[in-house]
Parts: sequence; structure tokens; C-alpha cells
Amino acid sequence: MKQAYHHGALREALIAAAGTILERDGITALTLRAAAREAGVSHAAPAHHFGSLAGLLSELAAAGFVRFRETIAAEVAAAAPTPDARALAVSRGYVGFARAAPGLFRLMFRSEQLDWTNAALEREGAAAFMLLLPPEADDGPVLPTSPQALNTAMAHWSMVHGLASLLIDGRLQAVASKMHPGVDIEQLIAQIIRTGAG
Amino acid sequence: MKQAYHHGALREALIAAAGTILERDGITALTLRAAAREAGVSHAAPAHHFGSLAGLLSELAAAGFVRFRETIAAEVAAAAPTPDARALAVSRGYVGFARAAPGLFRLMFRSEQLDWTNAALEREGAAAFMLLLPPEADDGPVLPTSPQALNTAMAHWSMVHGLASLLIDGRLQAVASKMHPGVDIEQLIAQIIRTGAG
DNA sequence: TGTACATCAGTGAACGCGCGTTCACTGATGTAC
DNA sequence: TGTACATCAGTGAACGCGCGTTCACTGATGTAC
Repeated sequence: MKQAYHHGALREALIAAAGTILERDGITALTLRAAAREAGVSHAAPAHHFGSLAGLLSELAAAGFVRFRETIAAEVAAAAPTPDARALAVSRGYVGFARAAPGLFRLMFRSEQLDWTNAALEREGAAAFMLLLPPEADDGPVLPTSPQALNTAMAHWSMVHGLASLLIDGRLQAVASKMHPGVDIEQLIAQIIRTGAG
Repeated sequence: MKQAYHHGALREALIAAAGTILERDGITALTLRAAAREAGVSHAAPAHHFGSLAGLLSELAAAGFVRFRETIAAEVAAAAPTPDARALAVSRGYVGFARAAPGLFRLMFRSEQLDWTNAALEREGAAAFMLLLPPEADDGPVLPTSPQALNTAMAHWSMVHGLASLLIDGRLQAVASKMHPGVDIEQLIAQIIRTGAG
């Protein structure tokens, strides 16, 4: 590898390094110095790109929301073009993303350390949440108008988000196994998702 | 206040102090030294009662599960003795606890820093999860036997847990307000809980 | 095409801070006789 | 009832560590002319 004095794309490299640390070592290990180490630059280098740790975390979360949307969009594209099939696909993508990148999911949805005034984070986060709403015809998601539609959408979101959370923390598996030893978790997940979308 | 050399109940005092710090300053501020400061003892004192920070956090979470069960039991006791009314009461207690003690809720359900081999934590946590199951007659919760019952119980749990999580992180409020400006959040929560229990 | 210079990105030493942990200690409590 | 002694709980100084941050620097890049 070329050892140029200037990295060329250190900002992106630092975000990628932060993602690696997050999944491998957990959020408590994710510091500016650790990200610099992982990216192979001096520990003072991140300050040129991110003012603080919160800045780096927010950029990482924003990038996470982009991946989150891509994951869901891929599931939707592979599904039948009916409202029910679309809702199932969104749920599958949501839960699948959380299980594939639990550290990133926790950061995006749960971290108190994010700076939500960060422009990229606010934009990408808002765009992601729009995917959770039911579509209107072929025009993509629109805002529900009736209280009933809002209730349904939020209840659906709660169930999918709770399922994802309980899975990545291992709680659902533990309780389900205790209630029903030998249960097929993957099948149970598929059933729960179908319950919520129905 | 008497300044006895021996505290008398320092273990309990340290757990209480840790809870105060958790809700006031967040989990990143919760250290052994901070708990000792809050309890008014020297920084080396906690080592006599908790081997490590994970030990203190686990004891705090165990105490949290006791409070969690008490909160839910109080709602159940105040509700009509029907299965539907009981399910609604459990959901109300679950969400109410999370909103009243969000830091503790996060620690109990989400923290990667807990030591689940801790005897108190495992015992109290398991007892709490049993409350989430549907009751059989007047004998209290029993283990579901059919796959269908397991599916229903886990789907219900997912929705309530997701609702609690999205609320304490402020996400549900943000998205609901954007979708439906001026929406009554408390009424929406009550409706979502009714949706899940129905 | 070549030179001068400004700007930018990354370096490495240094700082002060709070942390967990260790350790000899001290004061209080409990028990044996 | 009194004395001696073991045990226990909390103290305070000290340690090494990784952290964020600062700062003068150096090497590379881009631009003006």
C-alpha cells in the first residue's frame, strides 16, 4: 500500500474504521483515537474532519441510515408489488439490517450520543423513517391522513422495532427457548413479522 | 447526618446512587468513582461490595427488574380480572416503567455491559419476563404450549417493547408529529397499546 | 513550462483529566474468655 | 463486667492507562503569474 502523506479519503476511511470497531469491539471502544488507529493515521488526524466524537458518531449513523434504506429497498424491489407484500418486505429488511449490523443499529436508534442537529444525520434519518409508512399506489410512501392510519403505522413500526431490538440483545431467543424448548427461531421471526403486517 | 466510619448499608446506598447518576447524567457518566462520590464515600469503597463496574451495573439492573415487576403488578391489580384487561395493564405498566426510568430501562434491556451470569440479575430478569405471558385462569402466567400461543405472546412483547423503546428515544413522537402535526401523543400511545393487545 | 507561494492534511510530542486498581492504614464492630 | 484480639468496612495516597485536545511542525497539493 502506498504510504502517501495525504490519505486522500481519510474522512470516509475514518467512518469505515469506526464501523469496524463498533461491530467488533462495541460502542464503548469507539473513540477518536481508536478510529485513527484502525485507519492507520495519527491520533490527532480525526480532528481535521470531525470536531468531536459526537461528530464522528453522527456521520457514522447517517451512513448507517443510507445502508438501512438500501437494505429495505432491496427487499421491497424483490417482493410482489402489493401493499401487503411491501409491508412484509419492509419488516424483513428492517429486522435483517439490525441483525446484520447490530452495533450500527443500536447507534442509529438508541444512542444518546448522537448530534441530531447534524445535517447529514437528520436528512438520512428522516428519509429512512419515511420508508416505514404504507405506500399509496405506485407513488411511494405518503403521509397518512387519518388517525386510524397513523395508529396502524406506528403500531406496525413498534412491533418491527421491538422485534429487532429483542433479537439483537438476545432476549427474544432466550425467552422463546425457555417457553418452548427447541423452537425454530427463524420460523418464529417470520411468523411474528407476518402477524404484524397482517 | 451522622458521620460514622462505617456506613452500615453502603451496598444499597451505592446502588441507589448509581440509579440517580444513570437517570441524571446517563450511562456514560456511571462509573465506580462517580457512584462513590454520589454516595459520599471514598472512591475505593465500592470495591469492597462490587468487584467491578459490571458488577454494580448488574446489581442495579436486578433491582430495576424488581421495580419493573412491581410497576406491572400494580397495574394488573388495578385492572379488571379478564385476560384482555390484564394484557392491557401489563402493556401500560411496561411502557410506563420505561418512560418513568428510561436510563434504567435501557440498562436492563439493552446494555451489553451486564453480566448475565450474576445470580440476582438472572433470577429477577427471568421473573420479570414471565409477567409478559398470558395468564391461565387465576393461576397467573403459565408457559404457552402451542406454537400459535408462542407467536402471539412474542409478537405482543415485541410491540410493547418497541413502543417503549421508540418513546424513550423520542423517535415515535418525532415521526408521528411529522406525519400528523398536533397529534395527541398520549392518546396515540393508548391506541397503539390497545391495537397490540386486541 | 517553470517558479513562488498559499493552503491544506497529517504528524508527533505534550498537556491535563478521570478512570480502575492496589495497598498500607485506621477506625469500628463483634466475639472469646 | 472487662479486656484482648480478630475481623470487617472505609480511607487516602499512589500507580499506570487511554482519552480528548492543543500546537508547532512538515510534507503534499493547488494556483497565480
